[in-house]
Amino acid sequence: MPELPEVETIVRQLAPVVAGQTITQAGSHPSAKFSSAADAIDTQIHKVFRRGKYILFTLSNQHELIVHLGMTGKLQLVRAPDANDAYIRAWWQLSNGKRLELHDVRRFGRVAVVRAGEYATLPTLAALGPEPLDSSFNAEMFWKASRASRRAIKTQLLSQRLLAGIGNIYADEALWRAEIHPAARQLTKSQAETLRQELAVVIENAIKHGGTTLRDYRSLDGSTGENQHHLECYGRHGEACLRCGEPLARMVIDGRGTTFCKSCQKR
DNA sequence: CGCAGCGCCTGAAGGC
DNA sequence: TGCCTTCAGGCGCTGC
Repeated sequence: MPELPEVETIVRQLAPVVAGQTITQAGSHPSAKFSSAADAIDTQIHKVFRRGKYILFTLSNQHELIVHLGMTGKLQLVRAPDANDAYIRAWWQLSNGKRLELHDVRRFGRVAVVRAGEYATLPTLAALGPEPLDSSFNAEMFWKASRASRRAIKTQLLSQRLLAGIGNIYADEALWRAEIHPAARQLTKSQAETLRQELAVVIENAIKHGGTTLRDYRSLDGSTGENQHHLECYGRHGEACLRCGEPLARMVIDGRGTTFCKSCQKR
């Protein structure tokens, strides 16, 4: 499941390769989730950037091509299509002879072409919170924003509104490091400060390690990340807490599996 | 406007 | 061994 660090890794590889290229042809799976891929034909890619988990291509016609990888999406650059690959959901032929493909087994991903900055058809992007590594993301703002909602803090982290780009892995990691119960509903100012700090630590480390590959994630060149070897909490339910030694617990919050330490992360 | 609930998808893993 | 069920979950949509 590509989250901010995985998408950041992909965008860093993608940007220098596709900037300046013209999209000469494109096609997609018939689903409406992907069919707007062809709307980018005959435009030039000016630049590529990331917001949260969204990949945005600035196009020459005042539009943006937007790609979300969902759960199993991967971008790949190939020389020729592989007829045996049944999971290509969208593709764009570039003027340098390469072909950019969105491979997405479960079709939770999405492609859109919109007028630049107009995200009404992508409500999560339209309401996206600040970037966790942005200097404008300060503790005071984070604390106030978190208190505006009564939902569990983990739910807020996953909502993309409180801040951008956090998914299940890094939510569990940051809450464990901050010693905050994932179902806590009101953070103290000091908890918010700690959580903000640990979110940044977790994200920075994951980017440093090229993202987390549990099963599906691959960067643009097909390589796996290495951050799965550095996870301290996510997926370790039943194993010893690295801080106190108690077995980590598991609960479901809003339908998402959540690993945490009952001993270190009190309500 | 906030938010709970649901549906989308398919391969992997578990049960019998 | 093989069939069936359950699980994984980010996000858009609907309706309260």
